[in-house]
Amino acid sequence: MTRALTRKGEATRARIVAGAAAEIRERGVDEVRLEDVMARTGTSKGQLFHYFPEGKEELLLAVAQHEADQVLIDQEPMLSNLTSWPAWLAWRDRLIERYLAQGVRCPLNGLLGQAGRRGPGAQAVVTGLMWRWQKAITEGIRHMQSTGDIAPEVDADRAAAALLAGIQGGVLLLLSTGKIDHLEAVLDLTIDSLRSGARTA
Amino acid sequence: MTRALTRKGEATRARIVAGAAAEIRERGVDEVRLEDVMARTGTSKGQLFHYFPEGKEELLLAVAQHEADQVLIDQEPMLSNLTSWPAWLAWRDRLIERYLAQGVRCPLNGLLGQAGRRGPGAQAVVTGLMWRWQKAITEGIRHMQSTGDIAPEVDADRAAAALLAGIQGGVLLLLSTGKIDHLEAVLDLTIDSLRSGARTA
DNA sequence: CTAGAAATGGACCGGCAAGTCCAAAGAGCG
DNA sequence: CGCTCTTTGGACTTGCCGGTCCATTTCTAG
Repeated sequence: MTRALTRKGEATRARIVAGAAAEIRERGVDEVRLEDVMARTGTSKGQLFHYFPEGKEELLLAVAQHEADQVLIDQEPMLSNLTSWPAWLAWRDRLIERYLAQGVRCPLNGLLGQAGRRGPGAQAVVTGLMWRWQKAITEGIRHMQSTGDIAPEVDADRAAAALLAGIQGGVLLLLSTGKIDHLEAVLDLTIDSLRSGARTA
Repeated sequence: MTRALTRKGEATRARIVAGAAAEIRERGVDEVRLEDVMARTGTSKGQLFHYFPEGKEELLLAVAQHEADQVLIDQEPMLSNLTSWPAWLAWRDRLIERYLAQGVRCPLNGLLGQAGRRGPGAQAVVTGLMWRWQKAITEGIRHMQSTGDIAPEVDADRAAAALLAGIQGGVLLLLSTGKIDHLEAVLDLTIDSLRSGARTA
C-alpha cells in the first residue's frame, strides 16, 4: 500500500518538498503558489499531483513535518545533552544563533497559531514537535537534578513547560518585532533561575 | 481630510469591524470572505468599499487594531495595578480565565507570526501592542521594587520581556495543543521567581 | 525486447472571491 | 423644496490558482 516509488521518484518528491519549504520560508505559507514551487523545483503540475494526490494540503503537511524535524535536529547535539551548565549555555547559544540567522523566515509560522484549524494532520505535527522538544528539556532538567545542580523540589515537567513556552514566545516576538531580546531574556533568566534554585537544596 | 462620516455612517463602519472581527475569531483570518462579513453585518459590497477604500487589507488592519486594544482592555484593571502580590495573582487569574474562555479563537492569531509580511501597518499594530503590554509589566515590577517586594537587582525590563514572551508562548501553545498548562506554568513559575528574588535583597 | 508501471509535461477547466461601477435611496441644509 | 453629499444595493468583471486529464517518455522486470 505504500506508494511504489522508484529511486528517481523518491528524489523528485524530496526535491519538491525542499523547494516548497524554501518557498514558504521566503514568502510565507499563504503566499505559496503551486506554480512557484514548480518553477523553483523544475517540476510540472502533473508531478506535483502525482506525488501528492491530495494536492496542496498534502504537500504543505509534508513540508511541515520536514521542517518540524529540522527544528529539533538544528538543536543537536546540545538539546540531547543538557548535562552540565556549560552544555545548557551552549544550547542557549545555538538557539539564539539559529533564530537570529533565520530571522523572520519561520517555516512553521503559519502553522503554529492555526494548527487547530489546519486540520488534524497539522495539529499532530505541531503537538508532536512540542512534545518532543519539551521532553528533551525535561530530561535535561532531570539529569541536572540527579547531579545536584538543580534542586530536587523543582518540578521538571512544569519548568520545562515554562521554558518551552518562553522560547516559543521569544521566537514569536522575534518574528513580530525583529528583535531577539525577548528570546535572550527568557533563556538567560530561566536558566539562571534553575541554577540558583540549586542553592535551596 | 478625515473622512466625512455621518453618525449613521460611523455606526455602519463600526458594525462592519465588529462583524469582521467575529468572523475572524470563528473561522480564522485567511478563511474570511468579504461575503461572509457582508452577510453577518447585513451590508453590501458597496458599503465595504465605501468605508474601506483599500479593500480587505484595510478592513483587516482596522480589525487588528480593534482587537489589539481589546487584549489590553481585557486585562484591566489588573494590568495597570500590579502593586501587590495579590494583585499579581489576580492578574494571573484573569489571564488564565480569559484565554481559557477564548480557546482556539485568537483574533490576532494570523497576525502575530506574520506581522512582518503583512505589511508595515500590521507590524506596527503588533509591536505597539507588545510594547504597551511589556511596559505595563515593567511598571508593575518597578513598583514592587519600590516597595521592597522584588529585589532591586532585578532588571525590570528584561524580566518583563521574559514574562511577556512566556505569556505569548503559553498562548501559542494553548492555540496549538488546546492545553493551558504552559501558560499556567509560565505565570506561576515566573511570578514565584520574582517573589523569591526579594529574599536576596 | 517488450509489456506494464512510473514519471513527466503541460494544456485546459472551473470556481471562487476581490474589486469595479453605477443607479437609487436617504439625509442635511438653505 | 430641491440641491448635494453620503449611504446603500447588487450586478458584473476579472484574474488567479488549484485541480483534472491525457499524451508522451522513461524506467524496470522478466
